Amino acid sequence: MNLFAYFHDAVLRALGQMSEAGELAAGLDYSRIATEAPRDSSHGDVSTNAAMVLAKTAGQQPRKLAEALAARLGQHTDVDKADVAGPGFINLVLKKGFWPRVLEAIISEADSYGDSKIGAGIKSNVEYVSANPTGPLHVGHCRGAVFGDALASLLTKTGYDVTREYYINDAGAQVDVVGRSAYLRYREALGENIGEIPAGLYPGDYLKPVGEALARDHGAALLSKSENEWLPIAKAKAVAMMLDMIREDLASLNIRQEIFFSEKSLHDSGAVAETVERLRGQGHVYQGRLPPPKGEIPEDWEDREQTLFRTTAFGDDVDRPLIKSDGSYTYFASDVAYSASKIDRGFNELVYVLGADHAGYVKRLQAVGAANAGNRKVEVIARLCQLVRLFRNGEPVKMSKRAGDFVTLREVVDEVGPDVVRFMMLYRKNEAPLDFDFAKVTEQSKDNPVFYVQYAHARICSVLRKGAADDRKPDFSLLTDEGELAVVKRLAAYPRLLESAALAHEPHRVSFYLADLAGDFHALWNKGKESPHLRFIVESDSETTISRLAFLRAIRYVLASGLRILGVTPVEEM
RNA sequence: GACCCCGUAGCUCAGCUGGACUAGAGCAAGUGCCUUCUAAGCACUAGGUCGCAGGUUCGAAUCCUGCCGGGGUCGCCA
Repeated sequence: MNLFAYFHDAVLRALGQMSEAGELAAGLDYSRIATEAPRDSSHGDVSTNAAMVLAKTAGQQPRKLAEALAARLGQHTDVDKADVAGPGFINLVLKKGFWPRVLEAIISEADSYGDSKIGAGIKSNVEYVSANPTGPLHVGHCRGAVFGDALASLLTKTGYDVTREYYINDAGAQVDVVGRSAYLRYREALGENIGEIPAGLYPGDYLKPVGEALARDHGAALLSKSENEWLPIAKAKAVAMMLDMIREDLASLNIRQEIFFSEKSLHDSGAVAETVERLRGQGHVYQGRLPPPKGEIPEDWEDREQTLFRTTAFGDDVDRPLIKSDGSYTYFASDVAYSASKIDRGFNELVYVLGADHAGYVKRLQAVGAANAGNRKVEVIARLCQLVRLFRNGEPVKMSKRAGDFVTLREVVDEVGPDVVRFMMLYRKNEAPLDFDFAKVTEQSKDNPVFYVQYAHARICSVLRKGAADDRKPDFSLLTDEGELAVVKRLAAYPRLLESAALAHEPHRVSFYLADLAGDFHALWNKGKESPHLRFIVESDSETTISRLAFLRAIRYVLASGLRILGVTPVEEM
């Protein structure tokens, strides 16, 4: 059950009755009406702005309209009191009997509490990480990886039909470099002293197993071949093995994309050429010249006629080249074909999770999506994740740009564990930079939100273990303490929270919600220290004990549900 | 030069597709609370002209314009 959706319907029904009764003009736009929790709980439980939103078009004074509407809402079986306040807010105070029903609903819905249909089965493609298959993932990939994965879970929970996808950049110059680097390691594996790795090749040890594998598969056969012959072999092997390593890195964070989409396959199948020609036919692609880039002009800039995508027609700043001077397609060209593939596969929502350094790419992606979509409705949503700055006891962790000297994702996960990495990466909104201090995130204190939330869950489990099993039905009307009601109200807001987080594509809201809920719970716990009758287990009162234990189960469902969306383990003991 | 993100309490940050008289947390500062279901915690106090200036609105931290400050991006690189 969704508290706010429930009363939103009630508001709309009341308005309908009013227009039938001739008290309100028919055919008004109800879309801006909001039904939500008032900021200050002393105003009531549910609040609506309906009267203020409708006043102008209805030709009525907001307060008068509000009073008429409040009168009708006051009749609702669950409403104790409907007041008009301020410029025309209607505040509803719910009957005491309503809150027990919320808890009953949570317990009967259990894990499915908070499920929503707001996604309306929209086919959403969430593409994230998509790092070049040239080495292990580094710490910079963590955030996008976790963000994308949690967003996908959030969208699934709220009724979207989600596919998690990884785009493999296995077609460009970077993978040629990996191929050559692997070939060098192959020669090394055959006993040659290769000395220092030359500049321009990847020096990392992680390519040694690729060289060894090539040696196993081919013996010395590749040594006598020309680069034209051995490069594709070395490249394919290196990409495959790097990708396996990346999959393992992701798995260490419990991330598993369903689709790994190869850029190379778009070239091999002719999809890039087809897409470019189709768009040319539609007038989106033309031969022309570009103005020189602003700012610092690259040394090798040359003015020439080239094949361009008219992205400016869709809001981009300049048109973008599709074909390089050597006749091969640009990276952007394969991206155009990739976008077309997603749309052909039936997605109506394309979510790109990118690093902030790709901000300049967003308009282009949107332009391409719009052009490929034609008259189909396809939304392109880009979410940018800002940098993560690593600290160790307050000191920044130095990472030189020299290749090979970076902190890998795996190192971070191995040191602090996947739960900590995932929660911390989501405990900041994605556009804000994030500081990650190894010492702080593993601290066992309330300053550490991961611990704080997991501790709440573990505490509940601890009490539930102590509570004796009893089949009697809980009576939630026994829960009358202010602290208890605060928790119930927070639980009631969960479905709505998920919906708004999903619509905004902002999973961090779930983390903050959980920290708040955990705070409410810890406060309640502590009340039991001062007032023994408020403890969850009250020896002398089995009725209350049964009801409170059931209440704890409801809290536990919500904590666990939220943690699952974030991909963090709801631990039972700590 | 253009575009993107950020600017909210001493510090780190929330603020839900604009909403109400008192803009919220946490840390840091101050004061209390352990014979008790885990004090790995809780309660209370203090602290802010929401970068600045205009505009839209019944109503702006939230939307629009300009400016200031911090970060980022610009390529036939992926």
